[in-house]
Amino acid sequence: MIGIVEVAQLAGVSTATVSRALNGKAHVSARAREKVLKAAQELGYVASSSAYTLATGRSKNIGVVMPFIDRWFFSAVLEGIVNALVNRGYDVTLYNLSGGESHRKRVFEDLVLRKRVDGVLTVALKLSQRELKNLTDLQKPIVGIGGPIPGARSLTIDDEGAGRLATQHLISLGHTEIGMISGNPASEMDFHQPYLRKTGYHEALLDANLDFHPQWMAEADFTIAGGYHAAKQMLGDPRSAPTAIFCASDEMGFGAIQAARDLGYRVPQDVSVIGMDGHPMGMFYGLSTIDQTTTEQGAKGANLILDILESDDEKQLRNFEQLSIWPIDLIVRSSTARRTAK
Amino acid sequence: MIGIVEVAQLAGVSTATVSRALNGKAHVSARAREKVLKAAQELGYVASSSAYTLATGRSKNIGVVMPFIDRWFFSAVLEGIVNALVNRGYDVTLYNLSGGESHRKRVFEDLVLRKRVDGVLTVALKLSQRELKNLTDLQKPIVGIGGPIPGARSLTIDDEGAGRLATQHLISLGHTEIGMISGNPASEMDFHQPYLRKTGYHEALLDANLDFHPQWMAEADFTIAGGYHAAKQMLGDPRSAPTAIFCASDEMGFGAIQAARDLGYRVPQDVSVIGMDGHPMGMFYGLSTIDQTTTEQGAKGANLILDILESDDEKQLRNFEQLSIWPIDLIVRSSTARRTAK
DNA sequence: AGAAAAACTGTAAGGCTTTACAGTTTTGAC
DNA sequence: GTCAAAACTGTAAAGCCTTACAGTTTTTCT
Repeated sequence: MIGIVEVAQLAGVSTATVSRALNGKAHVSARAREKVLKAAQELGYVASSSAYTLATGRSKNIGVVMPFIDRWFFSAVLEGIVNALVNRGYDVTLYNLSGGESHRKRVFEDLVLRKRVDGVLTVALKLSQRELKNLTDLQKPIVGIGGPIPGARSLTIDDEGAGRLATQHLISLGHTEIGMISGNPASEMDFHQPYLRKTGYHEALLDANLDFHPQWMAEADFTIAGGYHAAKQMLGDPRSAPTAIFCASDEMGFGAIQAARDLGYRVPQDVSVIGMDGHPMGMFYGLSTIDQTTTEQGAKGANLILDILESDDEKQLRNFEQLSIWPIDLIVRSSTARRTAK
Repeated sequence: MIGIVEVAQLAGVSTATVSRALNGKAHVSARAREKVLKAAQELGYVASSSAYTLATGRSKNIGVVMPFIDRWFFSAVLEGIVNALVNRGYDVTLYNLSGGESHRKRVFEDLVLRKRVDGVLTVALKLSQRELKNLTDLQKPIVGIGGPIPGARSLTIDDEGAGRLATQHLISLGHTEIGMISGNPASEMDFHQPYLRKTGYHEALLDANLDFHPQWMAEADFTIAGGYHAAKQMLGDPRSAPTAIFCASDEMGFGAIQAARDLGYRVPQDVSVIGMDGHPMGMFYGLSTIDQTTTEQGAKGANLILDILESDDEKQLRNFEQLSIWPIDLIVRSSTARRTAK
């Protein structure tokens, strides 16, 4: 096992100088620095991260907590986070919450608390009072992506505005009977966007003085299958079938398009469908959508937390509530069109 | 800051006893253990992981290295890995390799080396000689999922057999002109499965004495778009269009089905398509496939590495080449059917 | 009851780094 | 050439835990 003393010996200096040289600190002569670098290189020395952490109190490690990993939105955010963090020399430790309540409790009470991380990034998560306290007690920065965390920094799109924009797009195409497929309230602890998007939808209808039919609102899983079944139900009833549907995610949108086709509707001639997220498959299926540049959003969140961490007055910044709004884009493709007479 | 001494004081025992009690070691009286547990609970004490690691040399942390995160296969494997590891009290530190060559080098030379992880899990990765040496020099267990790692343990499906099985399924339906859409060799360092699946396909054709037409083999990205374009090209030429296509991934399969439809083919009446992986959307699109139960495979790989880590003769087991074959299933849905006369 | 064995407990060393502080060398001005 | 200031370097403590070893108490056996 080769440690800092071996490097110091080979370089002919003290361990303090080795440490300073390797960490790029001041107060090291150019000659000493060079000797150290050479010795370290030669021995293949890399400082033990646990000793570093113990000595400095910093782990260069960010914890990321998300409810799912294998759904597109989350994996795309994660990709952005991981790349941004690694670029700045940080590791990411991943916690996911799909393993039930006890698992969730363990993550928050045990794992996150062991001084293992310098900060916590949550994705589309609604925390309980208690979980939030666990986190803030750490006295470490927290940034929430895709959903605000009270008392901490958050980076999120304007979900309500997004819902309104999507709905207004349909209204502007002449639609008056507009359905929405929204999130499932069963997973209340995980997301809060569904409600906001739904609110935006309602507001847009109100603003335009449009009727609202209870059958035009469905709740479903954020998956293709969820969107499919909800849309089939909604479009299947000839008495109340809407001429356009706003889906709270692109996956739901794919399902809705399929359901419409299976029922003999043409998209967009008979039914318009708009999704939300910016799923790469959307381009392929011609799905109009609200793009929220997911991966970039993850990267931005990661950089946000590192900026706090590396700022001089970290303490001031730490428990500071602040909401950053991430921009969205309406992308019009071939799944939405002007309403035609029935 | 409360540490082990505070707990020891409150419980009225020594720090050694606290440590033993909290780690579930022997040689602690029931009474002492109880006092310690109570005190720890009361103070909300959790041992500092860096001090633990420094003292024991174990980090309870597994590094996971994968080329992508936001593609379905990888996120599904990751989901399985993370859950299995957290269940057994381990953390996972995630490294991804999509950031270019220098990034890749950094991951292998720097990050992985800092005694930060107890073991490394690679997913669908082909390592260079040098990278492999970096890893084996660590003297820590390595397990490769979805592709064998020479000199280490691997858990992988029989890709060649899978390719053969998919092809044989098409042959058994009477098809004689069978195309394949395989992986792109540009990403040679990442995957090796494409070649094996292709080999299986060739073997099955040979065994059945079937002709092989160069136009029936295409290389594409492992994405919907990749499958779409390749299939459009292949099916578009009336002189050589096959009546069945085997795609090396389900995403490619979705694209191929779409391409066939866009060209006016009916699936499966005019063209059969079979994919590979077991993507959840496959059920939805009726895509026949070779299911490799991805998430379970990830969990199995995670448990494999922990078993090595926690076995008594870890050292013996460490650098031990061993290939475990993960079972696959042929799932026949509605995208494959008996060949009809042209 | 006494002795040997077993079970428990505490002290202190060790794991590897960073960094405050004190000590040394170099620089630069006069 | 001298002296103060600046720049550099080294020693040693601190960070927090685990665990070997030695010492103490309890149990068990006769």
